[in-house]
Amino acid sequence: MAVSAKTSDDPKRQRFAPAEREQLIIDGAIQFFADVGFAGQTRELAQRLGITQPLLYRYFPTKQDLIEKVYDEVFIGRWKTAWERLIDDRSIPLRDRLIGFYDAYASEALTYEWIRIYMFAGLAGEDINRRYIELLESRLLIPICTEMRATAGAPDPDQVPISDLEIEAAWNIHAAIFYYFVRKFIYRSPVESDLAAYISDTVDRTLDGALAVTKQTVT
Amino acid sequence: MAVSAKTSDDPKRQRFAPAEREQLIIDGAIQFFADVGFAGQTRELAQRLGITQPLLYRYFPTKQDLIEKVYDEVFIGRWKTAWERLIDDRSIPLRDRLIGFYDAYASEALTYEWIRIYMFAGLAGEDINRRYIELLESRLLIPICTEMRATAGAPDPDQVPISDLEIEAAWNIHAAIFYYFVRKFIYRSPVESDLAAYISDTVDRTLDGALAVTKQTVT
DNA sequence: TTTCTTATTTATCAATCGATAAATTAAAAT
DNA sequence: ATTTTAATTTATCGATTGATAAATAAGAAA
Repeated sequence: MAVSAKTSDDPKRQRFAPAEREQLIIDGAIQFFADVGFAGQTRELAQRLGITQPLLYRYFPTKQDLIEKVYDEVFIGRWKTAWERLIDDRSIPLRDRLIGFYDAYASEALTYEWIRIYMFAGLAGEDINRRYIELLESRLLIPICTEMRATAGAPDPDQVPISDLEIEAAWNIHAAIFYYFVRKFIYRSPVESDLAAYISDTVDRTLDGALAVTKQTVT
Repeated sequence: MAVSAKTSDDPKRQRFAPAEREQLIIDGAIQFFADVGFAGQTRELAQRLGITQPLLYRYFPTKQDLIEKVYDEVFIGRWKTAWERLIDDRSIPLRDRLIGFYDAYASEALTYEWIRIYMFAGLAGEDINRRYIELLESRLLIPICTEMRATAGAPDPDQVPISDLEIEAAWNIHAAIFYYFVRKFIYRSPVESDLAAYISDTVDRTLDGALAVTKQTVT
């Protein structure tokens, strides 16, 4: 046997520019907290990052400050306004717009980290979730309801306001997509492997029911 | 001012029979862990119960043992076989059977404690969730698919096995109900207040789409 | 090469947390 | 009334955890 006193994984201390190191920590924290939750220890996070635990406190005054940064990055940072334009594009059938949106939304937003951090935050009583739901209702569900009105030949929301029942119908579509990822990333239960097929099938199954509500509400 | 040395809430030490005390602890633990998660401290739980922390260890060797008991009580203990008979009763229209089932399931199973403990357990990587999902598929979703076959005049599962697509369609119904309670108890977001109306509307919206899958699959 | 800045580590504190042992006391047994 | 049992509390341990202060060293500046 040769050298090796300890299983040292400290080949040479590496220095980063503060902005770069901060980003490395945030990215690592997203992964880490998604895995173990916000009760995870700062020492274990530091170990994953290949740094020592006190270094975290050079960049974030408290653990809670780091958690806030994780929220910002994951929830605020991932919403794309391009998605909203997709929903409004009446040159495409509504069904196809919804499928296009959910394809994009699933691959860019509903990731492993997103779903789990979102659920951890909700259980911890953070208001991030309520705020996100408000965003979702105003930027996604109400536009969908508006487009369903147009598709169904029903009055514009300017004339007849969108009802709670119509919003709930739109939630049903969203819930069906969302729950797929809850099963996959939280329960780690086997799910349909062809995501694109699942999304288009689910939109087909749920859209007609929602459209029926639209027609029924405004008569 | 009069006496009162400390804010003592220890008017007189009260003794319970072991079985009774054990049940008090389990019930308190369900409430407590539902509120704060399994990272909650045993001292805080004891305080809520009006007992001292070491007394918990007289009844449960470790915190994990107490958690297991909570799982048993909440998940195993709340499933009613009567629900299964309800789904199979072909003297009633399938729509009404589903509404009846979800009325009962929502009020008896999908409570604040159930939803939150279920999600905490899932995030913690417990296999309780996977096992529960297996129970749900075999005891609820496959029977629902079977009844949809009968309703749609399609072949019995004995002749043409239930497809994954049909199961996914049944999941859509379930997801729509389940997500309502996630919004209510996890995000604490305002939801439709009339639960019975929500359930019947949701079944109406989602059942037709699922039935369309049934008809389509077996042609 | 030498100096200087500061990113990073080492060492450590104080509070928290699960768990154990011994002392106390409410209530049943005698 | 006295004794006995055991449910409950008091006291405490050892490990963990977020956070701080001082020492170290990588890399830029001179």
